[in-house]
Amino acid sequence: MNEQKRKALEEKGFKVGSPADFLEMSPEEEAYIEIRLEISGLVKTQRNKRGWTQKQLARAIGSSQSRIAKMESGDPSTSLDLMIKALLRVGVSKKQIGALLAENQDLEPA
Amino acid sequence: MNEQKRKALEEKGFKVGSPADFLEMSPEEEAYIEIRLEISGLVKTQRNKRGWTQKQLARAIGSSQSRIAKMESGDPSTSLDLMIKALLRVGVSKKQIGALLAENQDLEPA
DNA sequence: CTAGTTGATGTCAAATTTGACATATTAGAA
DNA sequence: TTCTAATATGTCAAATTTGACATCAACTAG
Repeated sequence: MNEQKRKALEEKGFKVGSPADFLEMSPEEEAYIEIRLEISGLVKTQRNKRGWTQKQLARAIGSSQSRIAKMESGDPSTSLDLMIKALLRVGVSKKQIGALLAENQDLEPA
Repeated sequence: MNEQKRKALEEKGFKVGSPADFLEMSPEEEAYIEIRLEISGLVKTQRNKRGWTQKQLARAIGSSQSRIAKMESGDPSTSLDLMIKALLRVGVSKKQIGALLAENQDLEPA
């Protein structure tokens, strides 16, 4: 993991690595961040593909525009649970979510 | 009956396979519960496959035995975030997690 | 039988996540 | 430019999740 990425994550509030060696992240920590960022990015791309605004998606899941914005920016103050709810609401299936995690490729257009 | 209790009962109702519990649920709500339960179940099976106790897993992710128990029982008071952390810690890869969601099949033994 | 291990369940204060709101920034059109 | 919609950012009280702890049942070994 490079320094720039670490700073980006830490500035967003993620706790990265041990106090002694902040450059190192365990594979589990790294994978966890990766999963969150992939899900987060998928929300943004699929929402846009649908032509929905953040405001619309927010209303559809009983949330707020600012929360969606944070979610799509990878902000750690948003849970995976809420991200999954948003993804499903925007039309991405459980199967498609799995496909994204299994292989790092984009989904077909809706 | 409070909200948390109600959700707990609904999740466990699904677990034992009562179709009536789904009659008032949207497909998205259903898929969301399904995802949680699948992840939850995977934690339990993979932990056992490694021969880990709940206590061991708890220490490995800085949690507690009771939290792991709740997690594996599908209790809604445990987040997907914590479940994913547990899964990764017990040796399941991001790719494997995706595979589980994409298709409903068991993983290879470790 | 007793003692020890494992897991389940309930409680609770602390920590985190939440929607809501204000406001700033950006993008695009008139 | 000005106007407006869309998005980003910061704050905060309320709601939810958290680890810790106590306790219980089931089980096994001694």
